Amino acid sequence: MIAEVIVDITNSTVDKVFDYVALDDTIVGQRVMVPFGRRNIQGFVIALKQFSDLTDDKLKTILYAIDDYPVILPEHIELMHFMVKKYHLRFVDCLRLFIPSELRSDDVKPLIKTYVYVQCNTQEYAKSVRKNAKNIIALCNFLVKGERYLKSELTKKYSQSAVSKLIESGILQIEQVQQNRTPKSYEMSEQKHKLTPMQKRAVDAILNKNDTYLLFGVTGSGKTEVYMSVIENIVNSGKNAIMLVPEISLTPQVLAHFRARFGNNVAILHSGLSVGERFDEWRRVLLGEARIVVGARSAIFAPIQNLGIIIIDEEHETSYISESNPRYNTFDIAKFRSEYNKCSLVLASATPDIDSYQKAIDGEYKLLTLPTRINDKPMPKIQIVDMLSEIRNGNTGMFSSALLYELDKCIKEKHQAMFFINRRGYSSFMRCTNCGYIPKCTDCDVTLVYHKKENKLKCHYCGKRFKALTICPQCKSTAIRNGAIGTEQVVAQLHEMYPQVPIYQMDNDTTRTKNAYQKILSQFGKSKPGILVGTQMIAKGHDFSDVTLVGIIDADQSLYHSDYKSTEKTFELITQMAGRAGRDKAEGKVILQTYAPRHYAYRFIANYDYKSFFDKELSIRKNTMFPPFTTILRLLFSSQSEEIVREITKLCYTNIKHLRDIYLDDFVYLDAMKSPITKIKNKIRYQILMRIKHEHEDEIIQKLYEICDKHTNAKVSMFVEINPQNLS
DNA sequence: AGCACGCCGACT
DNA sequence: GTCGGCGTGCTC
Repeated sequence: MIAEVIVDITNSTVDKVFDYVALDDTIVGQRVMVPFGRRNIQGFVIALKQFSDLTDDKLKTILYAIDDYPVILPEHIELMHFMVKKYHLRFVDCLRLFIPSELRSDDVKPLIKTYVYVQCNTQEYAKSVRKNAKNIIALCNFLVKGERYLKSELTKKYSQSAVSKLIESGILQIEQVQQNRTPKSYEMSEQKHKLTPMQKRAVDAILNKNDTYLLFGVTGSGKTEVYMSVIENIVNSGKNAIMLVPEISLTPQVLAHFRARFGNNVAILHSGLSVGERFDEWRRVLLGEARIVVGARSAIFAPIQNLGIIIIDEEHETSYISESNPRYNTFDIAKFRSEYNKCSLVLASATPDIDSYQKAIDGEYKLLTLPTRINDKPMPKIQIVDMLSEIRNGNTGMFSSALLYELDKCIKEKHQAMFFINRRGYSSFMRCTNCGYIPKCTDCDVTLVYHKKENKLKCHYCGKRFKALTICPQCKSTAIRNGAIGTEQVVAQLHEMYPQVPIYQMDNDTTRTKNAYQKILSQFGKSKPGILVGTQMIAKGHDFSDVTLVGIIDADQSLYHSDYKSTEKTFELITQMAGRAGRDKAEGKVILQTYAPRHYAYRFIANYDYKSFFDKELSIRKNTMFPPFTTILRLLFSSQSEEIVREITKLCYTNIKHLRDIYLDDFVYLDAMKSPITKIKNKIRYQILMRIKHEHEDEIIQKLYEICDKHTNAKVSMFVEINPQNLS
């Protein structure tokens, strides 16, 4: 037999199928060691066949199998081919996504725990040792016949030598057990709620017919209970489930809920796990020990067989789109897997992506709605405050009088408040007010971000740090100022106003360390009164029952981003933020501060009117020919040498222009230019941007790939982005 | 990715 | 004379 092997090297020139003579027991999906050039390399068997096109003298033989079981499922090999074709990816990059990285690096070993157990009377033995052997005597007194102990715990308490002495003397017997490292979660008793008629209808619909569903449910409408009920039914019918949530909302509480309901049937997959935990959870899924996978984006690749349902919670979240290395869209993968397994796919959100809602209207997805909150509590009232009129009335501070009034009331009543700022750091950038100079990164050509705590300027793309500006290098002026409002600034001012009230800051800087995020949330949860100031990350996650005030300090910041999705994102963010207030008995209030109070986004947000917002936004997209009416494509070329990138980009561009002449009606936009970030890690970046209509989309994309393959070379790296989230 | 082959500059 | 620079090419 001949095995088709993909070698485990990330390089375009070797990313192709290599034929090897298979061993007798070689299986598809197995990892094997193969001779490659003059060294040995790891590879993946992706197919077996009878004959090779190559002559025998060219063929080499597989050396040995690395694992005795296949690590890639047949479904995933098909998925790999699908991804390679759709996204112009490398085979290896896909395969690497399917297995935990620790498996490849080979530095993960099964966790072996050593237990010792006692077979005889230890008291007798204690008498036979020297009187001054205190540890041994104490240990003997502690041990009970027939019991089993963890060896490491005994050595910690009674010293290494005492334990080994007892083992040597045959008092203690050793037993080694392989153990799964299971991620910790809280203990929680099962809470099973009776489904409301609305929830029941949704559950029944999903179970009734295999289809793609968009579950549109307002915050607090009990979507989670729908997921649980659906999964329970699926598992009872003998099939398995994947449920995806955004990384940020993958809290221990969510896991606890699932553990309480489904016990060890649940495997958790996300980036916060230790290498050992991740490997063991992955293996439990592969071996069928865990039948429900709960995880972040990459959990869509979990090696689970016989899928009965895929659920994607908060489907509008951009984190479902991979923006680096293997670029993929989780929905495409989910769609592929649901079709392969002939099962339902559920996308759920309180603020669906415009594109998803459009698909639901077109009938491509079946729309299910949960229009009311489960406890029938009204959504908190949103008050729009015009900051320009505040200034006219003499208030030039960052808090409006309405917000100050509500905050005071909230603090006095010992409730909690959340302040939302849409930017990280103290202020975004430094600027010379004399000549307009703005410091940029020398490697990446992006504006540097000023961080007050360290008094440093940082590049958010490469992490390089620079001294804060005091004198303008261009005009020697000392008139340096900071830009917009940041979290730290708000915290500082709040602290001045309420020195006795605990104030917590949550943004990318204060949540660097592993558990900081959870810690801040739990501390805030206990502080009454208390104020939490933060960026987008406070908009999701926890339910705080005592939050009665939500302040949106500068709502416009995300509105005027140079991005066609900025209005949609603003709507999502503020709706979600508003949902944090008044979750329990006390009424909630939202103060939205803006310099554009009449903007349509705010008008619809204030009434929680998603449908009208959708209609308005869609008509704008139609006029401007942006998604969902077109697809944005970006081809990015980069190289050390500007001359070479320019030449290659130009060559591809010329060819694409010829392509456009054939598909004239499909191209809405086409241009080539320097990338907005012209340099990253000393590589010059050029791009070709286009927007194309859907009709011949797949065809055109394949032709684009062909053009690029033909004209790029080893000196330039090229990748393709479909509907990129940002164009930097 | 790695590793060999191959063709031009400054050194024991 | 040769040691070594890294450009180019190949790996079933």
